[in-house]
Amino acid sequence: MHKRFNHQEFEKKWQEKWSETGLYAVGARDESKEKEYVLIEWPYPSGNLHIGHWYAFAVPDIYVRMRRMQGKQVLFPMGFDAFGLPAENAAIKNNVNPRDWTEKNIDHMRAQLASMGNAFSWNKTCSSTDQDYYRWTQWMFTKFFENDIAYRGEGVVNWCPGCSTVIANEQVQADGTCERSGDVIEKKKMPQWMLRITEFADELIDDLETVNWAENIKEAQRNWIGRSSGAEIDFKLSTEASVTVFTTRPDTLYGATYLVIAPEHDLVTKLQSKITNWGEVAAYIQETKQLAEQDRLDNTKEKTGVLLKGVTATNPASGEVIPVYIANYVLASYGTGAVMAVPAHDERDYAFAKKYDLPIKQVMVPCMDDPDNPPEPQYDLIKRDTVVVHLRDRSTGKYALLNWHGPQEGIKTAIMGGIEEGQTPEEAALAEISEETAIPNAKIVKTSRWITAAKYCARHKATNRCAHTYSLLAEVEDLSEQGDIPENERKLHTLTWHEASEMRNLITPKHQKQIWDLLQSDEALLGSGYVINSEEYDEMDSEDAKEAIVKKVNGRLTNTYRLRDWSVGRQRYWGVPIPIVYDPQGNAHVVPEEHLPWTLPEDVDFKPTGEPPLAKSKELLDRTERIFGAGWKPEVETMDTFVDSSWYFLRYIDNENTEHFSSTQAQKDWMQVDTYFGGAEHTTMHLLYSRFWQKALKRLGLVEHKEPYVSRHNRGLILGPDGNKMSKSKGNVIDPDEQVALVGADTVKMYLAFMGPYIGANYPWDNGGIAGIHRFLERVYGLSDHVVESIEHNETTKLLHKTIEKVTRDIAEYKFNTAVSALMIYVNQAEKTGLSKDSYEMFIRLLAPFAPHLTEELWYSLGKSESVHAQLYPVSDPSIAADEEVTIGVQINGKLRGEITLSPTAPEEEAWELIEKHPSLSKQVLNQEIVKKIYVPGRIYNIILAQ
RNA sequence: GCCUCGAUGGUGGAAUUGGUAUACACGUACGACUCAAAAUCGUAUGCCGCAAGGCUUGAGGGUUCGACUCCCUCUCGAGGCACCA
Repeated sequence: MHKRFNHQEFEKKWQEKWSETGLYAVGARDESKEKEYVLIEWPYPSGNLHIGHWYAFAVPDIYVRMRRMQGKQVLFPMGFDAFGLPAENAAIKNNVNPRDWTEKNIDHMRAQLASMGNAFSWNKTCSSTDQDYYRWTQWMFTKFFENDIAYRGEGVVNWCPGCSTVIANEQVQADGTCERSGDVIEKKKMPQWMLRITEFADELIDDLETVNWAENIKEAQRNWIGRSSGAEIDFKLSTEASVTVFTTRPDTLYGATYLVIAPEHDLVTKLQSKITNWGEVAAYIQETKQLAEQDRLDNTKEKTGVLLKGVTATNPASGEVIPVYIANYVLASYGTGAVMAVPAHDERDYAFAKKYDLPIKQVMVPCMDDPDNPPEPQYDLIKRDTVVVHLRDRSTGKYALLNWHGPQEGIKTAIMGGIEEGQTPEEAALAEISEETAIPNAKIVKTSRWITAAKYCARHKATNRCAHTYSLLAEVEDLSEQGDIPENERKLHTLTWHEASEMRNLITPKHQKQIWDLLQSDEALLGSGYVINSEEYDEMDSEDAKEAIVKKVNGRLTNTYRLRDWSVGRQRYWGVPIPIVYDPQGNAHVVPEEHLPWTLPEDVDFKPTGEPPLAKSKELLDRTERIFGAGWKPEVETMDTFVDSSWYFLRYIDNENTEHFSSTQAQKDWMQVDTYFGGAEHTTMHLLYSRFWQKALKRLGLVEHKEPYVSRHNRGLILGPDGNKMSKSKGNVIDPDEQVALVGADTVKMYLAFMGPYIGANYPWDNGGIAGIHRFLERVYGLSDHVVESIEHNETTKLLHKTIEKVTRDIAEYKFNTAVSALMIYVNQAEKTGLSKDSYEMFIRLLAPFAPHLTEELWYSLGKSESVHAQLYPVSDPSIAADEEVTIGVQINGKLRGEITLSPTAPEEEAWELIEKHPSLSKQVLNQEIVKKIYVPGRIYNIILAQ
């Protein structure tokens, strides 16, 4: 019979007790303990906690509780990201003040969070709407303004008619609609408050190497920033003006046979008087505008353009006079908004040139000579994380050597190798091979030729992902293994893929083909081509030619980025007022520190009229004039809410500091964030913005670390029981409050933990599944009935220690599902065999992070006087957990035929004896011709019989 | 189109990272208890087969004594990027 428990009787009781005693409050830094800063994304107080919040908060709580019980000082704060549009919209709708609405929601959500029973460090909380908080948001903005990180820019912005505000590029969806309202975004030119995130683009990419995040999250950040390196080159126009182009291929400058400018480029209108076919041009500009608005995703769209008659340009390298076009395939927003077209070496330029019958001039040849018959790679030699292939160019005798980092990176990391001076190939080869491949007695049978030529691939060097600048390919044999085999029978040891299977990125025929194609393509020329038809640069390697040609024409080597500066102003009410005032001449000045917080005025009608709500505040204007003088005007924009969440982790750690946003000492004590759990939807924007914020503060010497988060983990989504995303319209929403009332917080939390691995995947809610967890906790509640006075069964003790080991390891790896499963297995057995009182107590402690209320109840019912959560986490005794005997499978010709039980360290003879004695196995094995016996102690015995 | 993940029973998932595939849970069936139902307990449960046995990790191939795991090709799904010069 199950022993029922009534969660309502004790969950609330313990929550109150924990709160009263401050069990989870984190005080001053205790240097005797290791610190750990666990961060979860602070919620927007929308009014109601949903099941996704539970998944986001309650499951990491398991991790936090275990770390605390292991003796770490763990900071696990919680707060509210409370500025933003929903409050304002709700306020407009219900005719209330956004502050009241927000505060009411926060109160409600705090109560809901209390019912979760999490071990939050509530004494370290903050909310972005507190004056104590936004005062510092403003202060940082003033520092950024003073140091030219924040600036008043003028630019084309995304105007959302629905929200009556400007929104960031990042908040515009792929279909050109607003992330929040769904309205179609219009481009509008207006003055804008901007943050120079692009100036930090390189750091934002490069410092990813210093953090311990999953590769896919890093890659998303890199893609978002979208760095490409190249050069800016000026082309003189016949009108005396000049136009700057950005190119990644300055080495092909001699091949630039025409120029293309984006239709929306400023220069085009400036040239209006010189353009003789202006009517045609103007019509085309209008046409592309509409096209771009209509469907920006259509890349099968034909490349069209219009010649600017009356205007020509001069190729600064060759001196040739070339035509100038505007064309839809060039975007004003990327690079300089103008390109030099090299149709011989660029796909799009080529298509365009063909269409308009423009000259195509080849200025580069690949170092390979026979595209239809790619040579076999000579040999492949596998290094750690690196595969090397080389191909020979028969015409020049050069070798191209490629360090291959797997499919995604390899294609871009063509690299030429060189030889160190004073080294013979054989010497270097031996060193390389024995170092990199761990073949101790390698002997060179045949070496490839060494590669001279280019030092690096520019793109490759820019990302700095490869440490190897030279390499050798060789066929080697392993003398230590094959010493006894006659020479003519020796198998050459070429490091087969199988042997290197622990290395993930291996070269394959497909990759070889890709490399070949790469070498044939324009891209390949970056690393391995040489220049022709380029006067004094002929025969020069393209890498060298890049620098030389840029220098000749006074170009600038530079990077360009997809990322654009962060536009932070919003024409909205419910946000942090931008702490800027304008003097009568219209110059911007920061609001000095003594006037911060520059409070959000209360006397404002915030209904949207297109005019910023703060412009209607008499109080704000009066305040400005009173402090700064007559004729001064306040800035009336508020900040994007992504600003608020860009530094909250710094405020948590020193939330009561009135002198500083976060003291150096607090940062020394707690930064960086060790573990940051969050949703995949914040992989690009929030993570990038907050990393930028930290870097900007670091540049001003205000923080210690250049990166805020050591590790980041994206959790998945909880779907409705029907497998769809939960939504009211689908009627598949699971209300956590209802579930808690029904089965209790412990059950809900443990069920969420049990659904699957925490990192990555999405799981549908299953009402049957949660019932199973509830049954399990009821059995735990009744487990005390199985406590025996006599000595406990050995196997049960052993299982407990194995369980401790597994649970501890799994929690540390966020595999809460298998940890729960291990706990279940233990209870199943303990119920059958009984368990000792000591084991029972250990188990309660082991379970405590998963079911904090129930275990607390059980713990105190044992007569304890101190919380179970203040106890040490049980530690497994390896000598008890170790198996004296294991059952292993016996395979014959690879098929499982039986089992034997023996010590995991038993010698092979012992295992063989057991097989000989085995009733069915012996029949199959004895009197057969045995080719080979493979015995892996503790794992498997495989016998190969002659066929 | 490119990039990044994925695909294991009726369902969620597990598999010591190359060593007995399907742990744990749900669901289902049968049995016990009950007048009955629920709850609970017990047994069974990948597929085919009475059985012996055979088959099985999206499909096909490869490496290996041995592959869910490594390699290749293909199919499907999720997410990201996209006229980026």
